Amino acid sequence: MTVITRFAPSPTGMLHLGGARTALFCYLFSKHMGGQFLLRVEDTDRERSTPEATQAILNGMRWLGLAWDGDVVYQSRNQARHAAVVQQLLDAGKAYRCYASPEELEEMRASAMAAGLSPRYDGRWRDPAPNTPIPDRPPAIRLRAPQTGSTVVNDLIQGRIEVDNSQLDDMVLLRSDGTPTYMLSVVVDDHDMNITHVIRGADHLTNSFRQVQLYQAMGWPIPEFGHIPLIHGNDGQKLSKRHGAMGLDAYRAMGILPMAMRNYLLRLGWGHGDDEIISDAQAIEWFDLSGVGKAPARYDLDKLLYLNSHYMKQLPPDALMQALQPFLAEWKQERFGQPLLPDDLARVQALLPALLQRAQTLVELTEGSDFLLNPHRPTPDEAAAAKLAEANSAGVLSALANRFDQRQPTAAADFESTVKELANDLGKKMPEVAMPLRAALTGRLQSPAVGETCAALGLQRVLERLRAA
RNA sequence: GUCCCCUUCGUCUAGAGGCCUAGGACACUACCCUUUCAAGGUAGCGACACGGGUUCGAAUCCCGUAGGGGACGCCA
Repeated sequence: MTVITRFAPSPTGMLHLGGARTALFCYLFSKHMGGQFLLRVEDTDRERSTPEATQAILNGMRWLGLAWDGDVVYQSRNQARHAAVVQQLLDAGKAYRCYASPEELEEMRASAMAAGLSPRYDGRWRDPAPNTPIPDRPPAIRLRAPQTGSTVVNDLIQGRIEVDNSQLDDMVLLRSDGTPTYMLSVVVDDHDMNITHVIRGADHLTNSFRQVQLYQAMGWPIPEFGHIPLIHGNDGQKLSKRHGAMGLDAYRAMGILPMAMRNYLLRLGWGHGDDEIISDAQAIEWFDLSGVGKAPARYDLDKLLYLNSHYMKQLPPDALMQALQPFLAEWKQERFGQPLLPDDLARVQALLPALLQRAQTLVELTEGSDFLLNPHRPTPDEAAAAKLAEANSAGVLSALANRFDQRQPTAAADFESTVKELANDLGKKMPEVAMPLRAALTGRLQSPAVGETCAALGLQRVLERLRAA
């Protein structure tokens, strides 16, 4: 039998790390098994679902590189089918109409709590006494769930879990307004889509017992379940806006590469021996649910950044430049009000290997390229300004300008040897000459080696900046 | 409150009774390299939550305790 998995987000917000990892695991598992990976948007909550969120999820999936098979399924379009299933259940006596009011339900929960039980519906409309007056309001439809015995889920990750049926109440299938609930919709859609493996966050674990009861009521085969532990924030608390629950788009904006994100997410909760850097092909070859741990994992930005810098260095220069270009263009436009030119790209690419050692994200790479994009001499930061203000700086810089003018260096090595030669002639140590030079060219005290820096800038700009300093 | 789950270095993990004086990676520290900052190299710091069993032998099995998490909606 072909394995079919699905990722089923509800479009009520951005696609965040937890969802992205679930999607990745579903994807890898199906590919590993030679199966299919489907995408279903659970948009049955018309209050909270938005087209923007749907779009954000789709974009996030594409950016992460998780291609789904077939068309996206929109759950809201299956409502008639969901209602029809409930009718079947009603006809078979496996579901019933419940007229309890919200206030009554609230009371039931409160009294159950007070009695030391878990809050739940008491089943009063399951078998109403004869002649019970029917309230003048439309009923919700509930599943007539077994009240004795137990329900078992053999979870591929969590293991065998058994819950006493007395803990589970009769869940609502159809609301009083006739719309299907999530519990009903997932089961019907998963069945109709022939999902063989339901892989989702562990927050759904307890839901699966009720869902199993529904499968049983319909006489449908029960899929395999795999509940992935949740991701926690830095502080061990549930992932929230504060730490990491940023949408995937935020990571893209900070210059994270999709492959780095994939590798990071893969290693969060899953391991394969001592392997850390894992290619997509290896991920598909190695991934299995038995390698997924049971404990929740914490989100750690440092490791993501490390992986990102690794993949930036690994990327062929052309591909890196292509990924970097939009960031450079935005930087130049916003800072200097000018469009990015082919010349800019050439300068950045020339210095790319050196720049790469000093950046963990595309944004940092762009920051490091600032002096190459700046049409003028960069305004020195505090430390650079102090260096330039030192007594011997002005003299060194004009001597440097004269010497460069005289030697006409072009290659990094030529610039470097010229600087060394001058330092020697002046009886100064290398840093005494190199640091003012760096400050004049880049406005900072940190930059790639001065030879490379000069060469990337070109003699003309170097002279301009030295004379303007 | 009730039910369910989890617990190896700060973090992600390896470990499926002897291979473990517990391995790798990130982070951190030191040194090397060096014109700055990095990168790189080398070394170091650092964990089996606790208490009982079972066993010749336990990080690995069992039972408690503590701590953490999740679920208990006519949300998904």
